[in-house]
Amino acid sequence: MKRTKINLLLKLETTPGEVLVKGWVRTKRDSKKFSFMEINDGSCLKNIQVIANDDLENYPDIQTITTGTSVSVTGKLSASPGKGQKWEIQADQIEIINIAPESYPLQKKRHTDEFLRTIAHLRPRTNKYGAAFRLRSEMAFAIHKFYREKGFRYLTTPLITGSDCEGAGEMFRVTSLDPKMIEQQGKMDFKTDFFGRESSLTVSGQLSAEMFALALGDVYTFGPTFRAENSNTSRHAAEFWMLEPEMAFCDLKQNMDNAEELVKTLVRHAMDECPEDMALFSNFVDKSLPKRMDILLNTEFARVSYTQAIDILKHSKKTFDFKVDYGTDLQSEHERYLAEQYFKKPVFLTDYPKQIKPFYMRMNEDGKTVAAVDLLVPRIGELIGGSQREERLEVLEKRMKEMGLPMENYWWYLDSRKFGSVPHSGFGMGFERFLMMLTGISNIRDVIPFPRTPGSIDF
RNA sequence: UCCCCAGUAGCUCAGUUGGCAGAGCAAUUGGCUGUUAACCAAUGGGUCCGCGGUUCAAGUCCGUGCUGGGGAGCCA
Repeated sequence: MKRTKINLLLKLETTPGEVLVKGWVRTKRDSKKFSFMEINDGSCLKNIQVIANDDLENYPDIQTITTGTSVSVTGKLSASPGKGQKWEIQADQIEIINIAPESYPLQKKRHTDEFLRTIAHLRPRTNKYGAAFRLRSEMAFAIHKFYREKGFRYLTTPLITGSDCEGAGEMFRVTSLDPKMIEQQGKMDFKTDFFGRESSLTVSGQLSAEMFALALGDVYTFGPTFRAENSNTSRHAAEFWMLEPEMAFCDLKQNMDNAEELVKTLVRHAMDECPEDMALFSNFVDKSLPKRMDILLNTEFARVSYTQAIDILKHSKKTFDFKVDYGTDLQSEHERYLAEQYFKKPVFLTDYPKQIKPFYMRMNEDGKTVAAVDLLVPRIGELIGGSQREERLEVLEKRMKEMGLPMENYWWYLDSRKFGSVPHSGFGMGFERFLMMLTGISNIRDVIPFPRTPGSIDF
């Protein structure tokens, strides 16, 4: 008999009679002559209820089943008299695949997120994390769908890189040098290393993606990135996934249009395709989720320049821990104020002073600011960072010299400005931060299957 | 790196002028009406994070270390 997943079973309008399901027991309730078992196979949030009568051959074994035990069940799919459920299975046969003993840490009741992080290998079996990672999968698909439909090409950029996307954070080194040799020599000689020079895990695929945008037009890269920042917050991880579209013949405004459309499309997709999982987050994680989704879908994101933002902050009459001055980078408290108290919705901040942004961002006509953009979202912080790139060779070179960058390392990058360069733009969006926004989950570690953070690399 | 909070049964938590530690869930056993963390009863379960100190006596007070969580900086 062919196995049917529970999500498909629950969609049936009429019973096919005999069915086969396999999954994990969520709970068992015994009476004198029979038992109820809730089985979940991960395909959806809901369980299927199985009734086992004491005339089953292995009923004494069935009575030893505990939460977590894996089973295979054949039986008749019947309309259920129980409330809140359409179908149940009257079991003909229950095979115990593997008993979960007393040491199985998950119970029927809820557990704290802190505890579940210590058993990250089992937490997908809970309702909350089952929902979180199903949704993660669906959103990854939705990103590909969005860009596919817009004619973008998916580009897989290197994870091991010799290039430094300047200003994008600390890098993890990649080396095959023997640690013992390093210790003996007291230093690392990169000429003898695998790549013949220093190499690292990538902090961004952007520079590579620009090369392809200037050939294929519109591309996106979507994959893991790595930052060796000692950031101990609920918003940071050392390994995280980033979406980075790059668009030829595109200015900053069109860049923002794409970003805003992307976010709205993804939110709509989640609500349309994952209503049960989204309802769980709304009911049990974040009561304000419906209202937040409404704002994301039905309001235009605010767009203000850095200079305007400084003005707003200075006139706010709030006392901040960090002084608000033109030319300085905004701090968390400033960004929070703008997104959460002033605009109360996502806000694009543009046109930052050139000295606080990297070399590749396009210089504005005023000579003081660059065509940069950050999208600040309430509770999340910076969800998206991007810019229009500098397409003028002389300006780019001048900027790199000002910043004291080694030009010879970027020869291939500068080549792209010599031969048919065009205005182009792009941005990076943290996938996990997007998921936090979508679910209301407040810690990035809980939207990553096996998170990597400072001091922590279990599983 | 800095600031704050915490660590007691497998899990979630009580334990206050210091006096040899409890509850719920889980587990085991028994019972039971189609239940939804079923319900009822019984039983077992503890280096009170580690190491020092104060005291006749420390889960409780003091010091130090470790681990976890929240915040700041760094930053997608």
